This record gives sequence, structure tokens and C-alpha cells, in this order.
Amino acid sequence: MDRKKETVTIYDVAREAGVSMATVSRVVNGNPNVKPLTRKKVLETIRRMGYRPNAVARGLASKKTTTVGVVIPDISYAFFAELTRGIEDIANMYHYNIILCNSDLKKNKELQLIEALFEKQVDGLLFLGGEVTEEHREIFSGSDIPVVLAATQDEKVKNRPFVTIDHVQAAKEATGILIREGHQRIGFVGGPLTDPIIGYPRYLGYKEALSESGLPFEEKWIQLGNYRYDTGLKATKELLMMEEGPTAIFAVNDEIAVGAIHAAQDLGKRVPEEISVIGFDNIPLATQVRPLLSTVAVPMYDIGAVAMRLLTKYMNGEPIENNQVVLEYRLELRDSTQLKETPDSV
Amino acid sequence: MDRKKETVTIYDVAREAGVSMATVSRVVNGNPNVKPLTRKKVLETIRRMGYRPNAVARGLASKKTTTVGVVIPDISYAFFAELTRGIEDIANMYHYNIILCNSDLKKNKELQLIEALFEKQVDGLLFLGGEVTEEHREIFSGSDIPVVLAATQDEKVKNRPFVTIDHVQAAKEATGILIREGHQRIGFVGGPLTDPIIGYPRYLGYKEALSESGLPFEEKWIQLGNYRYDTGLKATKELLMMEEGPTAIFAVNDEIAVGAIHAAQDLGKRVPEEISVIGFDNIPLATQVRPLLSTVAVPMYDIGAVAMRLLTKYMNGEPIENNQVVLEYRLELRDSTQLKETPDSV
DNA sequence: CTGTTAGCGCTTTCAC
DNA sequence: GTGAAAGCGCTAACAG
Repeated sequence: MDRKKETVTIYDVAREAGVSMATVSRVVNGNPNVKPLTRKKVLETIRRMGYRPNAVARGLASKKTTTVGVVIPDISYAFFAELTRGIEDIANMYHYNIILCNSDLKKNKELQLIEALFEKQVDGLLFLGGEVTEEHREIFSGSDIPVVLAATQDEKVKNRPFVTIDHVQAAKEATGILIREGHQRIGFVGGPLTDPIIGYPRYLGYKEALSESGLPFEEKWIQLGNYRYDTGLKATKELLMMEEGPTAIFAVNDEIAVGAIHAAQDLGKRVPEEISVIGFDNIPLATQVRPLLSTVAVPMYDIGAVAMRLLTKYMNGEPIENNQVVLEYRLELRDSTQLKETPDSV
Repeated sequence: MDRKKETVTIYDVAREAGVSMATVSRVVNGNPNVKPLTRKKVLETIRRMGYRPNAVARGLASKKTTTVGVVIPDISYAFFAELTRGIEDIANMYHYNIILCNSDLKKNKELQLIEALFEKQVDGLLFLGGEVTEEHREIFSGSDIPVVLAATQDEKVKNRPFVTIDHVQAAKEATGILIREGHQRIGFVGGPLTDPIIGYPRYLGYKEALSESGLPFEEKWIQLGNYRYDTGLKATKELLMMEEGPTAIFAVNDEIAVGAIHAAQDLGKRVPEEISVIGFDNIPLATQVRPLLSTVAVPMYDIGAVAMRLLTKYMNGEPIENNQVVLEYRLELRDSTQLKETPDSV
């Protein structure tokens, strides 16, 4: 076969089948306005010649690439991996492909990535994590490409579409569990507070819960690092070895929380009898630890799926009833806290 | 500004700057054959007009898209997520973007995905996991697009490039550790044996280790499921509750291994005093469990990175000294086995 | 139902 | 150093 050398084009097929390029184009694109017999003939020569439509040429002519850009902090985090799976599944369902980019939450990298994606003429963009700065807004609004935010939102821009959960409220409720258990000294272990997506909102929720219950907020009970297990491990040891240290830990994510559990155990403290720990996200790890981790179940997959679905609506010009969706979370109380009944949600 | 409505093209820039399209193209592409003054002038009007090169048009004209396809079983597995991170980092370094596709190890989905990626004119393809069947080979060889396999290889096709580790040997060594500890009854917990990438080779290694040591191979000590924690948990309970059950478990991956540890603990058996467990991969979870998991450290990130680098060489026509690389693994003996010294490697 | 004809926005010889 | 012109392979009116 010679299909390897010469690339066969729509023109070749047309000539060979004795029809026009337009007709070939029609059958390739499933346009119904083709006589069945003609269609059959064309399909046959397509097969015979091993014709493969060139999506780049199609993209140039039609101004649609059926490709969307996805900018994400770091795919190696279970949270984002799961979310990305949701995105890709829906994208696939609607016949889109995704170009995946890791930003490491670095603003300049984000900006440069978005720019590159726009140059590639993606039909839409999903942006996750990272603060939406003025520069982001500028580049977003400088083009007609629809952008939806996932797992975050833009406080400043009223109508920027997004799909997320209420991080503050969830963190507040999670901390509330610890409070209901009777803990008076509750530690906080998290990533950087400068992170407007995870770090800060969850910190806020924690703080609000304390103040609403009249509990003391102690600067020294706040331990910060990154979002990894080791942070949870080290920070919690620190906390537990203090005089008057916390008796319960609110961790901003599950990896940290599991680190916290192990820290307690390493120090000979029993969880949850002596120390309660509550996490956030409900990644698989949460049920792969003993005791099972109590946590805030965040619908990661759904955030991705819903965000992608919303984006398809923009791309296809479908009517959109609600472009800012706040998904439900759920308190998943397992064995790292003593309370087993979810209180009436606020 | 009107940059939102009318898209400004290279032609507009040329006209505005009083030069030809060719010149604009040259400065955009960093071609040195442009007088500094001209370059400056062009750059200036590019900035002023907010010109953004259209990569699709460029792709059509140049027959290069600077995009590579990545077909992977499931990004929500830590193993693949980490590997993908390695891929993306190197891709990024060489100014390529990746189109990520999850295949769920389904042959038809893989084939369809590869086809779609080829239609999109990716400059190269990274294929991970899943058996390489005759149909795969046909589609691969039916085009000039370079394909490299990662974390696997094609036994049948001699010169298909790949980057992987020696799964059989690694599994053999891991099992060997358990044997050296004196275990006589060693259980195997894995995914489907029909998986030619992970399941089968690792099973083979296990089996070889036993037979070389003259240890009994018992069908009933083989437990199969998927690659998740629950499989490890349930299968191991099954195993440990047998009369004459295994006293050590070789798990084909870390998630399963951690499930195995918890199964033992749930049954009141101590790890590693009563039951030894060894895993495979060395995902973060391996150090997020107590006792710390002994495992085979697979250079996941590197497999991705090296595979991507190899692919760039093909795409750029660089000379290639070795297109089939077998990376080193390492036995990481921690606390779920009793042996702490790595024996002399074979 | 089918064909003709313009482009889509850029790269790439080939001249000058 | 720079420009002119010919495509890259396809879609999208428009005409018939």
C-alpha cells in the first residue's frame, strides 16, 4: 500500500469516486443531503484509499477544532486527577479532545499556557485553580473563546461562569464537627493561605466556625506548608507536642489529614479517642487509612464533568439557564472523629 | 478595542507595518534573516494590534502541530497521573502540548482514540498500557507519525520504540524478598492476568520466583480483581482466613498492597511480624500507611519523561542511539517486610 | 441532490 | 533582507 507516503486528500477521493469535493465532505460529515448510492460509492472509495480527514484543515476552514484547553495546577494530585477524569469523560462524550496543561499554580505559566491554548484555537477553556488576576481577565475577555472556571470562581467578575463548591461553608461545617465533639483547642493544618482557591477559603471557614462558637483562635495552632502528606505529618507533630496543644485537627485536605493521623499515632495518641482529625476532599486515600478518615466529600468528578458540560453549551451556542453552579458537598463522618451522625446541615 | 470582533491576521500586520507577510512570518518564527530595525517595527505593530498567530493555519501550512497525543488507561490512577506529569513536563520543555485521552484499557476505545489523534495531525503519539494488537500495529504503521510505547512494549514488533522497566524481573525480586524472609506460603493479589502490561508480567515474575526456589505454587493463593485498594482488602482477607493460608503477600501494585496490610490488621495480624506484604510502583500512598510499605520503586515520572524525550527526537529527526529503553527499578524495603537490606540485585 | 468557487491564515520556495 | 505567490486540505455559501 502507498498510504504511507502520499497522504490522500478529499480531492483524491472526489476524483476517484467521480464526485465533487463537496460531496465527499458531505458524506464525511454525515450531511443527509446525499443520495444513498452516492454515499455508498464515496464511503467505498474512502475505505479503499485509506482516506483520513485532516482535522487541522477542517479546523482552519470551519473555525472549530473540537479541542478544549484544560489548565490545571498539577495532575499528580488525586484531587485534580479525578476532576480531570470527569472533564475528559464528558469531553469525549461530546467528541471533544482536551489539551492538558499543568500550571503548578504559577501565574506566569498559567498566562503563557492560556495564550498558547488560544493560539491553538481551542474551542473553549477550562481553568482550574490559581487566582484569577487582572491579567487573566484581560486575556480571557480579549477573545471570544468561552472560559469556565472549575473548583474556583472569580469574585471580581460577576458573570464569569464557574462550577465549584462552597469551600468556606464546608470548612466551617467540618470544623463544626470537631467543635460539637467538645474540642476546645482545634488546630489547623493547611497549605499556603495565599492560595485563594483552597488555602484561604478553607482557612476562613475554620476561623468563622471558631468565632461563631466563641472558641479561641490561636495563631500558634495554625500550621502551614504545602498540600502534601508530609506537611500533615510534621505540622501535626509540632502541634501535638506543644503545651496546651490542640486536641483536634482540621486539615485542609485529605493527604494532610492522613499525615495528621499518623503523626498522632506516631506520638502514641489514639485517633479518635485522644485526637480527632477531619480532612477535606474525600480522595480514595481517605478510605485507605486506619482509622478511616472523616472528611468533606467533594464531588471532584462532578465538578469536572459539570464544568465541561457547561463549556459544551457555550461552544454549541446552547441556551444556558445557570452558568454559575455551586455543587453540594457532604460530610462523610468515618472513624477519625467521634461524632458519627451528621448534624442537620446549615 | 476591537480585538474581540475582528481577528487580526498576519496579513493585517504586514499591511500595517508596511512589510510583506513573509517578513512578519519570519519575525514571528524567530528567523534571523530580518533586519533588526524591521523586526522592531513588526514586533511593535504586532503588539499594538494584538496579533495572535493562528496555530491551526500554521499547522496546515507547515504540517506540524507541536501537539502530541497521549493515550493512557486512566488518569485517576496515581501511577498514570505521575507518569503523565513526566510526559507533560518534557513536552512543555520542548514546546509541545499534549492531548490526553483515557482508554480504560478498552481496545476499541484505544483504536478510536488513536484514529482521532491521527486525524488531528499530532506530531507524535505516546501509547501507554493496553495490549498492542495487530490492529494497533496496522494503524501505527499506516502513518508516518512516530509512536512510542511507555510502561510497556510490543513483544512482536522488534523495533517499536518503548520505555519501560523489566516487570517480570522486578516482580521476581520482590517475591524473592518474601522468600528470603523464610515465607513458604506466598499469596498473590493482582488485577486481571489478561493485562499484558502489568497483570501478567508481574504474575510471571512471582511464579518464576517461586519455582526457582522450589516453593509450592497454589492456585488458591492467587487472588484477582482490579487494581484498587478494595481488591487488596477483600482478596487478602480471603487468603488469610484460609486454612494453610499465605503468610506473605505479593501485591501487584501499592494500592492493593495497602489494602492487604489493612486486611491483615483488621484480622488482628501484625505486619510484618505475622504477615509480610510487598507492593509495586512506590506511589505516594506507600509512605502514607503504617507500617510503611515495602515496594518496588518504579520511576514513573521518568518513564513518562524519557518516553516523551524519545518522541521529541523522532519528531525532530534527531539521531537516536537507543529507542528501546529499560529503566532501572529499585527495591524499597520499608516496614511491611522484615528484611531491611536489599540483597545483591541479580 | 450535487458541483463550483472562494477562502480559512499561515509557511515556503523562489526571485530579486 | 525582503517580497510575491502558490499552496496546505478542508468547509461553506451559492448556484443549479
